[in-house]
Amino acid sequence: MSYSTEVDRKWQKKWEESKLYNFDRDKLDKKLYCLEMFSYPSAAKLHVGHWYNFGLTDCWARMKRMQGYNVFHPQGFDAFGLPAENYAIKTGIHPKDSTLKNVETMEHQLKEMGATFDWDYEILTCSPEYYKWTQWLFLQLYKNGLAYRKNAPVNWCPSCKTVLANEQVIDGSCERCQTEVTKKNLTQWFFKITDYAQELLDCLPGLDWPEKTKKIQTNWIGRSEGAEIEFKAEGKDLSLRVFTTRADTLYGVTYVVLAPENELVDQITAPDYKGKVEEYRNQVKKISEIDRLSTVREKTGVFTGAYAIHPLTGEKVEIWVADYVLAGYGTGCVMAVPAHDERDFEFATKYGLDIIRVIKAENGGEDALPFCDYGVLTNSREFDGTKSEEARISIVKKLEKENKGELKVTYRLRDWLVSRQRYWGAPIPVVYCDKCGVVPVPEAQLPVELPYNVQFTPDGESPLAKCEDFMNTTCPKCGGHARRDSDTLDTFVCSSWYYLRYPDNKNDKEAFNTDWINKMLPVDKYVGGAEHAAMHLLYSRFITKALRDMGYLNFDEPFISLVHQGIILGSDGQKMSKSRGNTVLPDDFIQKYGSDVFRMYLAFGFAYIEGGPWNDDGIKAMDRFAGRVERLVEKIAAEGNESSVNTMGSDEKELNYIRHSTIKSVTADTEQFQFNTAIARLMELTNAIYKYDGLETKNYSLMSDAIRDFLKMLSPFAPHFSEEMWERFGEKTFITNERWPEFDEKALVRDEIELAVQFNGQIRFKINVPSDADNKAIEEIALKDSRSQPYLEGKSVLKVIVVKGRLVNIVVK
RNA sequence: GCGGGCGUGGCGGAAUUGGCAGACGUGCAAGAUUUAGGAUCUUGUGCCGCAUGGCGUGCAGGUUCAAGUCCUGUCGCCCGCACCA
Repeated sequence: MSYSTEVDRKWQKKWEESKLYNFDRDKLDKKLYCLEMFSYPSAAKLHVGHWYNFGLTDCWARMKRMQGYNVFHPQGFDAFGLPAENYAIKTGIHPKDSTLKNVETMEHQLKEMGATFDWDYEILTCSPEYYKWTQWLFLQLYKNGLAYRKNAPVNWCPSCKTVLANEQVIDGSCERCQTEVTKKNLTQWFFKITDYAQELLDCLPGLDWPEKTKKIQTNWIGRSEGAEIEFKAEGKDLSLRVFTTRADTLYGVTYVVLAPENELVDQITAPDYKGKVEEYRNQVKKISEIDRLSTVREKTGVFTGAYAIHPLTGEKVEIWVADYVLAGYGTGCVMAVPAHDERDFEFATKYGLDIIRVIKAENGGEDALPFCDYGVLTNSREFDGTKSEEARISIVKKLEKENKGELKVTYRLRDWLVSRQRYWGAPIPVVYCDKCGVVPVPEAQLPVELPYNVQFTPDGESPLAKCEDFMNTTCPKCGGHARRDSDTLDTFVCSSWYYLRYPDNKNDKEAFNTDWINKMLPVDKYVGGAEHAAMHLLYSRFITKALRDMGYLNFDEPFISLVHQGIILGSDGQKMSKSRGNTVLPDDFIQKYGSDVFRMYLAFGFAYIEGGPWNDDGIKAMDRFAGRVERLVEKIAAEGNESSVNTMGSDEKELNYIRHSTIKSVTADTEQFQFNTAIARLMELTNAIYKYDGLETKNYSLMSDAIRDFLKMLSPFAPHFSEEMWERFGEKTFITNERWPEFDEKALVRDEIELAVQFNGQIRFKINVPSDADNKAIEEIALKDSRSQPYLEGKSVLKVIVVKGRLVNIVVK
């Protein structure tokens, strides 16, 4: 039987019957938790991206397995979420029904992949057995002050008809549908991720993660060291606190600015100015978020008629309201130093406000205003002549003594908004009692089940709000009437802890058993798309740390080592999409070539972390390679031992050299997810065996050993096919259970090695030297070679550089 | 605007981190086999040149015995951040 999907099925069946991929719960000393970001069953089928992620990570997992690791490799589905609900609005098919159907299809496809998944540990986030514990997680955060409710202007996607977390807003647009996001004032649930801002930052350097991803998280957390300084409002018992990183410019403050949304605006605005200020605030409200954040838009603002007292000079400075100050960052209030800040300079110039220089360039350098670099202070009383770096601290120290300021660290990171005005998610386990207020649902009453019969009218109100059966309940505290929360949890909450549930997915007493989870985690290798850098990966780290502090687990980070796969593009080099018509359907190719050929093409055709354009010819090439292997195995298996020798001549040594150097590089490459070069080396070994097989006299036992090693190394990339070849070669075991070959250092030493001979850095010819020749001997061989003579004639040798195993460079003049 | 990454044959992509550029594969060409096509096998294939040879890793310089790799400048593409005080 030549390789096809029939072979795939044959081995999938045998593997399943022998429970080959079941995780051994007793051998934890060599446990290895290998995880891919679980899939979202929105589209009915697996796409190439899933294959690229899951199939190739499985190559790595398989090698590890053969190296003796007890690999824990689970699969599951991130099954709540918007697309299923939007689909329901469009078609009338209930999210639960469409989701469960998609999951079934995808499970089937994942099984065809022939991966080492242990399906006993499967999880489905939309099942009550799972979201019961998502709700439990919410309650623990609530109990520990990490979940709270507040009214705030939040991001609203008019198309998805729900609020979004900051992380889900990309350039002012919805991460999912690209619709421009607006602001809405709503009372919503937040998780206090900001409590962990510093630790989330501090642990990054210790993680084996792509530097780019760590950078994204660093930027997102946005730590900024500065000071908070108090400006008293003139004639009022009120003070404005500003955050600044440039306290050294304090003497240059000529006005103070409040964000239009700042609550203090009402309190400080002088009566005569109220009308104008109100008008301005309304005007600002109409500006879209995208325009508001644009740096090219001209700044606008209005004077409040009020004055602030400069904390050091006691002078009066005007208080303005302006749209270039953001309400959500720092204190929503800024001290303006137009001489040394571009934004303040632009604003002050436009409105004719004072500009006072307080910083000069060091050593009389160029310092035209606005001069925003550090320098030396001037016009700053006793601080004149001090350097900015020192003054930004010492000025705050002075303020501190008078209780007018302090050093302060601010983060850009905001708390995580987790309420969603949507149906298809985990209900928030909280009720609102007329008498008792906000009451968490007791853990014994979980899960708060998501009702099935609900109307999906996309009108911006949570669908659950219209479901009276669900909404009306009794207060767990007083037994009186209460209403449930009509919102559901952001699906990122479900995915922020799923890696903790996998190892203990059947536990109905607790979310997970602490002792067990402490043995099984952290995840040793996590593989998934780079787009989750500031969302899922940040949330998961936060949840892990929060649960650690509550005593539910004892490790600091969920994912020790992270890899991002690249993106497979359409053959036109564009992102795959239905509208472009350039999508590649894995099923079609698998049907035609078999799942292993598909997997091998994905492994060979791209640098894993880069991805790249799909190419139909590439998969044909892998099909050819499989055929080449098959013919070779067939031929040598049929040939048997006749006319075999046992000697190790130069041909045998050469074959053995390639065999062992292949083991060395395939092992190293696969370890580092460099699957393309691993397969290239396997092709070279195939070519070498073919070449050796063409000889008259052969060492059969050496050749068949080489084939066996080859097949073992091939098996992570072509699991079904390799089993078939293994069997065809007369073996009775599963190749999947074989030990990964190890290279023999001695076989890597050749009798003779080839060196390039250079004259002044230019290669002229090659020489063969005994591999144990020392530098002196090599130099002599090179210089005495007849081909060297033309380059030596009439010249003197200045220097000879010998690079072992590489080249000889003769410098002549 | 700021920060980071990348730029290598017709194409996908390699290059033990400063040491023979172009591994492996595709494509192309010639040949063998075949009734033919396909498949398979062999050989060649960075560019220029009949050739000795010369030129080659976006471009221009530099360091070095030696540079795809390091440094400076520059162009192009991609990514992240962006009124964060």
